[in-house]
Amino acid sequence: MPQQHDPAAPARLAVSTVIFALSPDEGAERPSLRLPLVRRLREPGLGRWALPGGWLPVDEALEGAAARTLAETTGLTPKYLEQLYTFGAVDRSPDERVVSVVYWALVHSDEVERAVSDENVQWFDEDELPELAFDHRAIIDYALGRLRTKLEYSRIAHAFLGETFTLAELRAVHEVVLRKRLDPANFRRTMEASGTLVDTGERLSGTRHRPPALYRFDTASAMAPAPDPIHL
Amino acid sequence: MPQQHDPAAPARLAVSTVIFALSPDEGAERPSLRLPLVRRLREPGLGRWALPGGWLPVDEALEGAAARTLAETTGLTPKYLEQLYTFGAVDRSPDERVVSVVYWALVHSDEVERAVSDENVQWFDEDELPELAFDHRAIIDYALGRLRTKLEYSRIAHAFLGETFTLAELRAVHEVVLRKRLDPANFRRTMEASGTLVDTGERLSGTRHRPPALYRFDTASAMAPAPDPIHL
DNA sequence: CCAAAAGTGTTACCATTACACCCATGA
DNA sequence: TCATGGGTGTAATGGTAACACTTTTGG
Repeated sequence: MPQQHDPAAPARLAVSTVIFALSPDEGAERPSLRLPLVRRLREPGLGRWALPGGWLPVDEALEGAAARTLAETTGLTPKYLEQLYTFGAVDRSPDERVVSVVYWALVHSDEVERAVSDENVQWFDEDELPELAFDHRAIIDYALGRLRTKLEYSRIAHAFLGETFTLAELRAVHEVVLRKRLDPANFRRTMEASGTLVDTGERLSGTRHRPPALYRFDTASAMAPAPDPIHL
Repeated sequence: MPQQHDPAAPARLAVSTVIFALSPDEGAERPSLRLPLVRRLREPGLGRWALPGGWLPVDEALEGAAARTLAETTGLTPKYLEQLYTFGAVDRSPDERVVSVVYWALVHSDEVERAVSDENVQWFDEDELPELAFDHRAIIDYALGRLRTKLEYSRIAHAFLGETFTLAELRAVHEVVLRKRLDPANFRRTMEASGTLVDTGERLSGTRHRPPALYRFDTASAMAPAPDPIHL
């Protein structure tokens, strides 16, 4: 008898994570936004792709559970991890009431190559997602929206990059995430005005044109506004 | 043995709501931001004030549970209800692991007088909060931050007001929530430019000065951007 | 007529945009 | 020397802020 819940049984609590990374740009291609999914090995939704996650252990913090399942499935450590939303519609999973606290994470491109990828864990392009289990497709879409919104008023783009980076690399992150071209001149000025960039004095050579300056993320100014959720 | 969790017992799921309203401005005083709290009638935290809420029934939607407990404790129907954050630190409640999905709600001033208020349910001024149970003080502070942020890029101020309102009333909402004075001339233009106001053609008489125009919230334009979380 | 708030006009300022142009390097 | 992005200059635009001013009511 599906959609029927045992009134004595409480809702079960799960934690899942939407993980974003940029594909390392092999060749001259534009990098794309990618995310890892795991294949479900049991019912319900057996064989379908789903977000990494699991049941919440009684003695583990929510964010801790998100970070752990992320590490277990992908082998990665996120540079950014934040709670996204809690999904709890009564019928989102058959047979059983499941409430999922969903996090979203950013990992930087260099790490993606090191990431686990086998027949049960695969990275998918943002616009080549397979059919997903439960309501996970809606969750991903919601996370994408949040990523795009937050990129414009926050510094999260840095989480996709390494220690130092050029302005073109930073701009590429914005362009891929926002899905639109940005004026290099204006982008530069906007970033410089934000006060979050530090010129390392070094330059990146090996390009076939003028060597671009390498910047670092200003960790001091990063702490200033603290617009993020508290993590209890 | 406090702070010790039974590994066999799962975390329990609660839903709570931070409810905001503006005090009806009796006399010439400036209205203030108020919220109802309930007195805890059992341990833990017996006697302390806490957010309205309760355990999540297995067959009730998260938002439904928030709306229900809100109605049960205050007798009010919210004009606005949105998920705030899920709090789940391991030690936020003694003896037992509790994860709380917290919502926040706005109700309009006219209704506050109708609201329940007895020895176990009381409205408190934003800056005269009593000592609270659990981490509820931190939750309220977080909700206040969200309210202030969202007021500036959204239309939620209308949720505090009745069907029609003057620009001065709308401005008063902003001033109380944001805790700062706003230029009446510029506020008017900003609101008119937003395209969310409809002049009803009527005017409010009975004041000791020029009668102000009455406006209505444009419900059509309200639906346009849909920046809100999906409610699964 | 006066007080008080409604409502209008004007100017300055600041961030964003579009786009022209020069610079430095590898090939 | 040329192609290619790096990097600078500049003028137009549009929204916000400050504040002077006019209007309309009740008392």
